[in-house]
Amino acid sequence: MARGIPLLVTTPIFYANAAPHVGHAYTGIASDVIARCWRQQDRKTFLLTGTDEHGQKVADTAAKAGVTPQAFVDQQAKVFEHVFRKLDIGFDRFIRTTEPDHIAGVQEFLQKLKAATTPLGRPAVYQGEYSGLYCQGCERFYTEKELVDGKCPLHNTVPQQLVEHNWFFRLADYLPIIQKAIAKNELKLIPTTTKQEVLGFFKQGVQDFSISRERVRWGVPLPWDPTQTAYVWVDALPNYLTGVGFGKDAKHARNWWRGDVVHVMARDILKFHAVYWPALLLAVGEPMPSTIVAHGFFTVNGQKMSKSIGNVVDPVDLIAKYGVDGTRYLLLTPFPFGQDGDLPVERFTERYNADLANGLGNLVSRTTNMVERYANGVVKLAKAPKSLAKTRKLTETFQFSQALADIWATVTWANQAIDKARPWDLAKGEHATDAKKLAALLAELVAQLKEIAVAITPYLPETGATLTKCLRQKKIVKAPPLFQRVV
RNA sequence: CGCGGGAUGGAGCAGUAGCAGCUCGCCGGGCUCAUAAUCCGGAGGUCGGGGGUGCAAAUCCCCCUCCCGCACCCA
Repeated sequence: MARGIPLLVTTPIFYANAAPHVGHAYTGIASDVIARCWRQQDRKTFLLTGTDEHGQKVADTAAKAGVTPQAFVDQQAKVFEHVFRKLDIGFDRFIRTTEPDHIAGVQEFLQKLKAATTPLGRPAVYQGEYSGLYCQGCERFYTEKELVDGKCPLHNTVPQQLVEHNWFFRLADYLPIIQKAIAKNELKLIPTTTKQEVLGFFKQGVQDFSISRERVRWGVPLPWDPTQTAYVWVDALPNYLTGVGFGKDAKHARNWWRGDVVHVMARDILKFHAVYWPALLLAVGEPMPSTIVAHGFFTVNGQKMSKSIGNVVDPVDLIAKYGVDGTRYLLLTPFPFGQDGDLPVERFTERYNADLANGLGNLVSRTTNMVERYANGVVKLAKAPKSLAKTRKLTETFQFSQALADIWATVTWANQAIDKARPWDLAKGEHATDAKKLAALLAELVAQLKEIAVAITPYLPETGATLTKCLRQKKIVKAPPLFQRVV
């Protein structure tokens, strides 16, 4: 990722059907850390997030709630946006797929797709048939697996075999190109397990997919066939383009889409992003994204997170208890980004107190207090003994837990340095050199804290800002607790 | 032969060849600048089992056992 070119970072757009949970927060925070890390280096960076609001499921849920789909998604979008703001996710745009400019952009995208010819000289879009089990009551198709005793789980009726005429995308003709791009890392898949998984998709074979639905009304109409609406993914994926202006402000769109494009997501939607999306882009003549980053899923206290178990973690609850930065820290710390792992919620308080309150927080307290008391708030400029340049590299390469571990190693180092040097003795000034030693120590500690402040800013933006401000005072005074202990 | 992820001191995790590490907890000691915070020391692991390759394996190869996700939800 070259510094000079603009960077577009995206989260998936979240399906408006349900409430945001800690998984959404995780993806959002990770994306935000990347964006903030580059912004800190003055790179032009755009962070895009939003909600995916079309589809049968949304329509169903709205109907159940007795409201129109639009009213329902308006409410849901507000909730998602609010939670993301609370998490300090510094997005540049929150896109909604029901916005007029997105819909127009998708239609333009679809037109281009319809007009496209594959590398093998065939039309990229063709008419085909989809046949499946359709429940009249639900107005949707079911797969065999979803049925209970061969009946619709909601209506307890036997669905009928129905044939639907759809438009299909000739994915097959693009697969070799994409596979090659991935193999050669022109389209980077991170971490490496992600690459293996995607190459596995190609081995197993991927089928052409239908880009339209005949019976779903809550969606974007196909421009050339208004009896059909766009398949939700074909509506959702182009948000990455429309979000930066495709279909409305071509110049703006080009500016961001021709730079580095990093899509962040969880593994479950990897196939859509690493196979379908690049193919669609190739078809309409747009460049593929440069990087796809997939993270794992987590269990909560060792158990799968699910509604039926009732252990779904609400990020808002975490924020209430640990603050925004505490939450960001606790979510990114437990296991390496990219892998599956466990969220030890039971031990969050312990971790919060140990690392944030007693660790960094107390270090800041004792340091600033000594600077105030022993040096009248003034220290010379010094070089931080422990460089955190490596930490930034770790952040840029999505190794968040390691980067944080690195930063906290310097916190430990500083605490040790203080105990070793015994500044409280030096302050008594029994030897002529004591004052010098003391001044040097305090200067180093302040320099180190400044370095830490910079390094944590992408992760803990609020704390980073507070700390920086506190250390830049003309006369440093004892800082109020950075993190309140949690009982 | 479905796909994938795991098995490392009491708990949770790093570590893909070179004397087995981190956090928390536990035991003992020190300090007093600090958010009853901090620092030092200690106990505790034959790295799931078996076999193989290597001067050297938690780390590579083969076999086996066990756990978890691929169901609602959904990052």
